[in-house]
Amino acid sequence: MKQERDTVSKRNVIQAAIQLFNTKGYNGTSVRDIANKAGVNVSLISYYFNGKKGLAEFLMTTFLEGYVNELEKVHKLLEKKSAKACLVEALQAIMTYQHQNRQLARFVHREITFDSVLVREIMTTYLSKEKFYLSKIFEAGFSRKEFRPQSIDYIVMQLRGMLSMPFLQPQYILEVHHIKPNETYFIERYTKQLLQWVDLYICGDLKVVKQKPFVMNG
Amino acid sequence: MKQERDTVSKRNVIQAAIQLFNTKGYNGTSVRDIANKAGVNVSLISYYFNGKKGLAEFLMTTFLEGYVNELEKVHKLLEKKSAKACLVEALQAIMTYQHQNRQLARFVHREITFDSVLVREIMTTYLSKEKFYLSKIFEAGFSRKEFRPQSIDYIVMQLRGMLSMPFLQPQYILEVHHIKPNETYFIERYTKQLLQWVDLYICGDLKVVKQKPFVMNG
Amino acid sequence: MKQERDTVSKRNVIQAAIQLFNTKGYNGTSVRDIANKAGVNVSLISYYFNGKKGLAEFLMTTFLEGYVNELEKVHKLLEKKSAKACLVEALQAIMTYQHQNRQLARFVHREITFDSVLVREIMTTYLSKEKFYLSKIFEAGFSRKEFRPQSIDYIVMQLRGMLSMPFLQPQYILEVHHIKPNETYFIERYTKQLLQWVDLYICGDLKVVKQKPFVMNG
Amino acid sequence: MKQERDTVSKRNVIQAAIQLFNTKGYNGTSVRDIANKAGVNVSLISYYFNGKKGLAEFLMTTFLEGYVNELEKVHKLLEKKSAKACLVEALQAIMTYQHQNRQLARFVHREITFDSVLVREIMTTYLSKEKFYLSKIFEAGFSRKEFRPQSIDYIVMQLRGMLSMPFLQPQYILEVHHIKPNETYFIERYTKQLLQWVDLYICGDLKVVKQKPFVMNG
DNA sequence: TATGAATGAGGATTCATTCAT
DNA sequence: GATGAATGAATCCTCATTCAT
Repeated sequence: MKQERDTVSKRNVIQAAIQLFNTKGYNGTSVRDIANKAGVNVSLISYYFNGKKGLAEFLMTTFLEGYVNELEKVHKLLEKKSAKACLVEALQAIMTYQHQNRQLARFVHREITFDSVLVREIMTTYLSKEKFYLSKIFEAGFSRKEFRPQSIDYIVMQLRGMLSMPFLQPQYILEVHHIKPNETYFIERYTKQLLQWVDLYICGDLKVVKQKPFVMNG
Repeated sequence: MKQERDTVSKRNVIQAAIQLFNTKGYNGTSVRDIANKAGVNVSLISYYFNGKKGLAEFLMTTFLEGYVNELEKVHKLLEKKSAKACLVEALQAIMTYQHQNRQLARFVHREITFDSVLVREIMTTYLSKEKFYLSKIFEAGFSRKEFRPQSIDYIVMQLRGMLSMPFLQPQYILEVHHIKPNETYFIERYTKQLLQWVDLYICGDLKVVKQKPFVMNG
Repeated sequence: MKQERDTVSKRNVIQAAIQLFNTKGYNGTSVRDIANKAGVNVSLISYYFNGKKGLAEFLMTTFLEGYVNELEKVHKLLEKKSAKACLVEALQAIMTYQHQNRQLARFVHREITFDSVLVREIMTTYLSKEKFYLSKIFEAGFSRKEFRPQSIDYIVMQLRGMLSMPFLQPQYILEVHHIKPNETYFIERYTKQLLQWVDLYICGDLKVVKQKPFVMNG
Repeated sequence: MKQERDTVSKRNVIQAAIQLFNTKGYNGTSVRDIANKAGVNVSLISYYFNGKKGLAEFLMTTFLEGYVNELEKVHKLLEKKSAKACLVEALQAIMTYQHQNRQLARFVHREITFDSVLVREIMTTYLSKEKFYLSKIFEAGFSRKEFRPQSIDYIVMQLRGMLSMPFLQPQYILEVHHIKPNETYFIERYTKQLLQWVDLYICGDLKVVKQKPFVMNG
């Protein structure tokens, strides 16, 4: 029952941790930083989350569970909708979810680039599911002749690079391209780009590509 | 002349640092770790590089200078070759360079996702150049009617996501897709994918796309 | 309220620091030395005082606040008593205060001979007050015709040299003069000397010097 | 013969050490600081002076030998001149010598306030001599009825406080009294003050004090 | 003389965690 | 739930010195 209780302090800790992990990373953030930002006693972090590591794990799994949950929901639509419609919906769902959890997203995507047992576990638990659901969509697209045939693995990798980029490198977008990565407009515009990619790259080169390109928000 | 000296110890430190920064990140690596791995006295790190931070900066700038240098070389070809040929060559050069400096690449790409003054400096110094050279190629492609018109900023972002992905997330590739990301084959295959992207997404939708797709190494 | 807490450990740290700073100076004393002498964990020093520097500042300002406070009290008597009586009382108060805080006195007097921003701040904060209160006494002495006219600046300097000497150079007194500088007798005797100086040097050469010389403790 | 050689490097080291020891003290100065300031290789300091400690000892003894030498010269005049004249000359000689070696003076006076074996040695070697020569002058003054009878120990202490003060606390003089302690004028003026002290305090209270006060430089 | 690489000890500080309250 | 004192390990860095050249 313990972890069900949701006090103000606990919420504050979570918020503070998200922000600090986001900008400074797990190793760059101290529990005292978090406690101070949360206006809370240091030892509470151990009390609530079983230490700094526990806190980070909690945040990562929370984020990733929501993430794969989005994919799962889309996956269920495969029976009713076209593969392309599902893929489009998947991309939109992922982008929206990540946008809503921007800070966590950056933290998780970055932390996943380390070599550690925790990361390995996350890989086999969550990212395998991600690959599974995406694969299902692509497989449907191939068998229904909606998608241009190609390697699922490589297309998923490429997609993953594109999907994580805006959340992993917001400062790059801001400093180099002078675009505000947190604004809804940016996400919509970037998503539109992805949908064009679906049109031209995933479905492209097929005679049947006669459906007019999908455009988010009209 | 002083800082040009290149002793065995210094080289060992560099190698050890690259490996450790690669897997554990800057904050996750201690100078003791590095010194031990290099078989060298801890204080030599400060002696050579002005501290851990100096070492990291040295590695990052070394990598990035090589990186933008590759792009600069390709950029010079714009006068002789087609924009598409240049873009293809740029992607190949970047992938090859990163592959040859895999460990540094992961370190730099990851470290760039933090918020810090150093990162900001790197942004304005190196990544702006990256954007500049890529922009020149795209602009040429647009004006020569080789590329499908679109926003340079967004296409560069998308491209950057795809280019950094294999080096930033090798463990993902290995654990989830069961592909060895360090093998030359993988890089060639992934690059091939990128060139298809050039064909279909960058040049696509143009009637004139009659040149058969470029395939690396035959 | 937080910094008002006064635990045993904190008191022990303060005592140990006073003794070590006294004999070995700030730079000559390590936090480990202090912690060991205090029987306390090293990190507590940073915990309580924000590091070694903070500890030193705390000690210095504590001492100096008491110091100027003594002078302020005497300064208030100027309305009721003669300037000479006040000067005498000031010297006695300063000598007594320093005697009671011998170890701190040596530390502070010594540390003040360095060039640093901290020292400059102390100068403008505390020693300016010292000069101010002493000046007021001397000015009163001059206008009331009690003191032989002379430069206040130079007399204050000379006085400062005499007042700090016994605390700054106890080992000199012990080794060269074979007098124990910590004994009350020494301070009384030295103070008596100072009062004679007041008689002969400050008030001297005036026809009106008919009050018989003040003698401490009878 | 080694220490007789006087290369440019060695002189540079000495000058750099004097300046740094003066402002930052022995413990606050690193051999690398000295070497850098001297524009010389670090290891030369060990080579020349047998380490940092040797360098400091060299500087201190050099200064103190000159110091007691000044006193010795005055002491020899006791046979020809009056005690008061000798005392006056002694004070002037000490002040002049210290002024000419201001930076060393501050360093030595400060370093002498520590508890260490080196300091103890210096006490018994040099400061005992100082006391000896001063005592001889005072004894002469007493027996010749020139000086008001009093304790030699205490008067020497008081004198020492006054003599060291301007060199030990130059920053105090500058910051609090806004007088430049390095200017010749200051030393002359301060010395004048000391001579008045001789007049009024040492010789004072004697009917015979009819010689008009000595004034340096006219 | 002079150099600079290299060392090992020690510097202060920060860290995550624990524990009694 | 919440506090803050306390700990011990680990952080990075600086130190004076040595040594082969």
